[in-house]
Amino acid sequence: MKNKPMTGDELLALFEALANPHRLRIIAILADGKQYVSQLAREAEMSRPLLYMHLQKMEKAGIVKTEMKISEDGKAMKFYELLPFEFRITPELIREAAKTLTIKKKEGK
Amino acid sequence: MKNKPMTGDELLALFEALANPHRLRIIAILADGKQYVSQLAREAEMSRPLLYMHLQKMEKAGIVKTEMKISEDGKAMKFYELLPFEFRITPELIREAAKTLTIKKKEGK
DNA sequence: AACACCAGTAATATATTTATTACAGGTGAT
DNA sequence: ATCACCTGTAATAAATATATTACTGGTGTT
Repeated sequence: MKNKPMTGDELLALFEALANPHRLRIIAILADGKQYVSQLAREAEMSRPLLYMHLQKMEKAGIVKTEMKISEDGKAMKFYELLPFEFRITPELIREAAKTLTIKKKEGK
Repeated sequence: MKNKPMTGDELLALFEALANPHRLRIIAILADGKQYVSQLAREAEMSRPLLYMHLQKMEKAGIVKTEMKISEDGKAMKFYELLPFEFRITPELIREAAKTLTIKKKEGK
């Protein structure tokens, strides 16, 4: 399975999603398996609202996916799961992706 | 030559350096060869002070290096050059690097 | 001298990201 | 009813990143 080329904007969103220490730690936690939001907040030692903000940025970048589950005792639980990825980053790859950059910061947000 | 493992802080600095559309375009330009600051500013269509800010962030992340030259007609010129790199990014790699993250944002700046 | 290049930086303004606080509403158990 | 869990978000504050403006000073040429 070959790496299909990313657009500049996709590549940028990926880097933005990875450019934060808390998000790297979230990835580290999720690398051990999917987890629900409240538990993830405890493990990452941050508030749920803040965690949501980080997770949404990661979701937009396409490195995590989410899924609702109803636990045995009837509680709604939202699980986040890491999408397996393997990116190869080189100057040449960035040069190609840069051609499709729309540049402007934050639009569709 | 094998990829020596990066510390969490180094990896974070790398992602931060890549998480900006202008810096990706600067990389794209430098991928064609070293360039001096004023010319680079013209090609990237940005002011020199702004370009300096971006280049310094990239330099700290270790993806560019700089070198002063005296042109034939005696002018001092500062060239920036891309350091060849090839990074493989996977969840496992991030999990390992996250162990050495110092987390706090901006200290030694 | 005035011009066209070159490098460099300090001070400031603007925009964005990150973080917190304060909510609302659901389930099941005591 | 109260408690201990769960999800979710709006409003705001605080911290950083990005961008601009206004400078200083160098070279060689006209």
